Amino acid sequence: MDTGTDGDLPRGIALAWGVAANPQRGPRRELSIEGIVDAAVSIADSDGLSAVSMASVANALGFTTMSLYRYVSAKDDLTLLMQEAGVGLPPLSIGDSDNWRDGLTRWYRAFLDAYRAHPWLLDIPIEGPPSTPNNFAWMDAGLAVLADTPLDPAERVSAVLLLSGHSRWEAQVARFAGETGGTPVPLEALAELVTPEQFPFLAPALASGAFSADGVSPFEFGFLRILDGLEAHIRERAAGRPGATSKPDPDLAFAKDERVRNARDKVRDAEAKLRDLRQKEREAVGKARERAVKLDS
Amino acid sequence: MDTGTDGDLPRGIALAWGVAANPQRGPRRELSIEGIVDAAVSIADSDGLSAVSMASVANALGFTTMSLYRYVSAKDDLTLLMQEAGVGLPPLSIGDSDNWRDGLTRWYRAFLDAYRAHPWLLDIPIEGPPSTPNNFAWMDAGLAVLADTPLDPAERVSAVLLLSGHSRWEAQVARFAGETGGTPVPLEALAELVTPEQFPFLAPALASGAFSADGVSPFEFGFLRILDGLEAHIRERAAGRPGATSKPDPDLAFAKDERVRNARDKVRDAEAKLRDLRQKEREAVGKARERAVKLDS
DNA sequence: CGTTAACTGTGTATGGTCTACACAACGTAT
DNA sequence: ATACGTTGTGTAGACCATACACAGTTAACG
Repeated sequence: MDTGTDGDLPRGIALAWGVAANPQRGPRRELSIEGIVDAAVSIADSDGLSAVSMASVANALGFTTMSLYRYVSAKDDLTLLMQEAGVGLPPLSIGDSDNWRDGLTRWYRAFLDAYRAHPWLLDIPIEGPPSTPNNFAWMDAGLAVLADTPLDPAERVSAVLLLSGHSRWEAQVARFAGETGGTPVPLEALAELVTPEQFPFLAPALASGAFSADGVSPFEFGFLRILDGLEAHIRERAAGRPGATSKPDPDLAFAKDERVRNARDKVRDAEAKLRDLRQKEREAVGKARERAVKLDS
Repeated sequence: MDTGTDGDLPRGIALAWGVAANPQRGPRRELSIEGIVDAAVSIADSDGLSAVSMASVANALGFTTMSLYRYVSAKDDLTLLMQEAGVGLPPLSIGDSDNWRDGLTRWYRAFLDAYRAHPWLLDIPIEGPPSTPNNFAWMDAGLAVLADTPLDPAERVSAVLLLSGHSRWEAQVARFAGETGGTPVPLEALAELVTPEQFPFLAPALASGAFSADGVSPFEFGFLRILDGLEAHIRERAAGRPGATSKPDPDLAFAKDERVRNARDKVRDAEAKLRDLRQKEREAVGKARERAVKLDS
């Protein structure tokens, strides 16, 4: 919440980076952007993104709907900040891997975890590559894994993008696959619709149970193919230009530094605690309002 | 529009398959589901999915909002049918390829084309694997390409799923990358935010221009890696079980049959013509209503 | 043929969404 | 001390999906 320069950034993005211009005069602010986003995330966690409305968020905080607009220029801003809060920071454990295959696997699983923790992330429409700190941190973590690799910068970015896409795809589809594993729609009812005449290749596949998850999950399969493809390319590159490994300035590669880890851990703990406190505060506000309503009536 | 059995399918899906129960009594219907979906698609094509409301669709057809609910149980049904109409059928040219790599490339590009033709497809939230004819036809076409391959059925399905995911991802991200090629947000403004201290790997990549599309597009890269990964796996499978190629009943693999092609082509032409006619009809309705309004006032 | 029951398109109404705008209270800069 | 920007609030408008009651239309059944 620095009183930074607004710049020409969209309001939402400026907020995400903490460089939004802050007011000097006027009454003390009773709300905060963090608190608002936190309440919104909390609602989305329990009741889904559709339950997040300006009214519901304001209500959870015990303020009026319009008060939120003093902090957020439109609901889109709030959504953007929710996304940022929802993805969070990549776990540092990604850096513990000592080969890129393992590293990317950790990265991938961590990304999936984020979607599992906040499924509503998938309901936020994509409006372009998110240019916010946490999202950049994920990209950074992915690039770090590939740092020792003979890929050139653009290829590394492409590789991370590829993986993040597949991760989102898995989360998206798996979300509705349910416990049945395969198609969520009455498979029996479809059986007579999917005739071998109309679907010569799909019908036998359906009959053979290719859609009922027995062995490797379809996404695990895809993920492994992607890794294989990257590996083939990396080998090729390595053969082509053996010493082409262009690492960033080693001085800057301090992500594994223990003090950094500790600092980040502390930050994370503090955040968790804060979140918890805000939750309790909201509950308190809610009960207070209930009592007030009872007294009124 | 057969008077088929409703079954226990969700209304929208039954409609998509043309097996929704049709009424026997009552006044002649003045609208049709096809007409409604067509109008909705037309609106989405020109003004985006957000411009599609029950009111706007009804208005385009010259009827009241509520009349649509005699054909569609909820807006979700309409959205589902729009998706089905939007993806359409895969082009038969996919079958012209004589090796799977080429075939998947055609399949992929065709899928991308569908997204390019109807970008609003990306705005439709995914609510599970779409169990509708056209979507199944795409899966079928993908499986057909892999028919001569030593992959087992589940692996083929996984491969197609993998590709469709990447295709959607590319369409999704590329949609907002705009003509600048890279990040859509002021790159210069971000330059001072993305410090090498905070983003040791991303910052140099940004500076090196890894995000400004020079060479191969990031998605082309990803696509090629996927193909490479599949190729490696296929080779492995081929070595492991040489004769394991399990094709479906060859009698059923008639998709390349010329008569089928012709028939499908005709259907396609007729559809196009119909669409055109409906468009004109709508325009006429619109003008008529304008005139009526003028007369009233 | 007459009656009945189902179905049509319509009009009205409800509860929800986001947000523009005017207001009085407040606090800092001048 | 005054002026001005900012605060949270209340009201209101423009949309949205859709539940429900209505009169007119058609096919099925006796």
